Amino acid sequence: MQHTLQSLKSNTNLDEYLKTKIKTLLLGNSWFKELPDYLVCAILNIATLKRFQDGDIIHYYGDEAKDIYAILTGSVKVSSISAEGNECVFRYLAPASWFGEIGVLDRSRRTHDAIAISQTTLLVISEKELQTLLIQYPIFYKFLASLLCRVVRTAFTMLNDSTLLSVSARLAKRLVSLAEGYGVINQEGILISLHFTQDDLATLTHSARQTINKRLVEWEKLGWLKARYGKITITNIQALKQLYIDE
Amino acid sequence: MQHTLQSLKSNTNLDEYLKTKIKTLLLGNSWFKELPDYLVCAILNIATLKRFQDGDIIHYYGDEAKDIYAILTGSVKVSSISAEGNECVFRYLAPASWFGEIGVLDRSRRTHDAIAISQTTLLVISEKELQTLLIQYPIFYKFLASLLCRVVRTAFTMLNDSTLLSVSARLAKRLVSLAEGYGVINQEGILISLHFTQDDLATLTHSARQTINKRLVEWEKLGWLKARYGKITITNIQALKQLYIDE
DNA sequence: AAAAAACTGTCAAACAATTGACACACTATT
DNA sequence: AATAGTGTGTCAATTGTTTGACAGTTTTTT
Repeated sequence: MQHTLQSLKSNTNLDEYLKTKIKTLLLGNSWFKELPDYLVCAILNIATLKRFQDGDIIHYYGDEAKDIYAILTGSVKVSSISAEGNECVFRYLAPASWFGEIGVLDRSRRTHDAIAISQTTLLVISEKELQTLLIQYPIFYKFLASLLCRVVRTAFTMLNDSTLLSVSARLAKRLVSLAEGYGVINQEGILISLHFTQDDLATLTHSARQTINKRLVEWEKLGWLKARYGKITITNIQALKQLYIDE
Repeated sequence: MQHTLQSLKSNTNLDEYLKTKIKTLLLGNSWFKELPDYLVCAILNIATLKRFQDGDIIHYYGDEAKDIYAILTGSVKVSSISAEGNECVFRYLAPASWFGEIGVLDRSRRTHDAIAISQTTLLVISEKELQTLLIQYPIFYKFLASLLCRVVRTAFTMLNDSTLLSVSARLAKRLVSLAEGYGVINQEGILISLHFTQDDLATLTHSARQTINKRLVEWEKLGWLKARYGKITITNIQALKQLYIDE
């Protein structure tokens, strides 16, 4: 499979200024924050950067896993598509998130497609460099295991949600989670700084566009949010939370 | 929460004969098989046994994680129950399977209830002993990471199934998987050696008993299986597979 | 500024699955 | 061997959601 990507500084080591900037950014991630400083340095020494445009494929489901990634700027959609073309979104990733570790750790294939959904810069650790680092510091496996635990817990939560929650509850939960990941507070409320049409939300909750429309119109009348042509502003996040906490 | 359990040889080291027997059994697991011999020995040296009766709770969702387990005989249901009492089954585990590693690795809480669903003997590694072993052999983290990868991949598959497959397809897939885990071949076909009523299958596929009944009657007429009062015999596994491979 | 494309709001029809009900069949208990 | 308890087969009514359609609105492209 072919990847359309535009490399910014691929395969060149980062200068000290950039390293410091990136380190500060990544320390916003609660997993990364737990790493001892010598591992943080070791990681930054072997890392390179890659830039992607909106819609660029980072990797496809089934590709051989060659790198692990951290998002520096932008956002990434992690999803899979069935034989009939139905999409199932696992998660949207915001800056400071890591992904791609599964295929690298079990030296196997990608579990999902990963697509940049805005202009995105990734920190890249190649499998080869990672393996060298792991030989030098086997304790890093411990941290990777804890990263995997987070992914498993996310997957379990979603599995429960998909079988135990209604479309309304799932939609509410996803919106709240997007608000938490990409929310920008303004005078009206919390604006989700990514473009989401009703179709996108339908895919995200695995339902039909018309069903989503019904809920959004309903919730807009109640004054809980405003959703129009891709721009979503949440004005009563507490009301939305109530929809899935009760259920 | 209280655990009803009857210990067989809790907290006593295993004798050499038992170790050899257990080792042979566990080598049937493709993850365990990859472990170097010194780790296998180290594990068996710190392991103890616990026995559970049908219906005994091994741990509840939210319990503090104190041990990891391998199933020696019997079977275990891993599931969670929502506030309204709806059950969501993650998986049924057969002999030689390991479980309980997540809560121990991230030193946190159990992600699911685990219930013995027949007379079951577990190999138990306490968190304390495991941590000691991990300090001595940090490379064991590597193997635990690969165990976690398997769990994640299972969770991803189920997540896709639950959103992309119909009830029929999900039922067929679960039946095939049970046949693979617990199937005993006899003159009629593959008998699933666990008790599964229509109610159980409904919970397993997250649907209603009546819906399951419709499918089972339908498939029995086609000569694909026979399900009566908890005993399920699959007579045409290929036909069942076709139901979810196509979809 | 005009045209094309994409998105929204709202129908009605179709559908898959749930729910509640009940008679009947089988199993476990005594 | 009788009885209670559990599981099965099959209704009909209802629900939640999907599908297809289409007019109107907004955004993007030229």
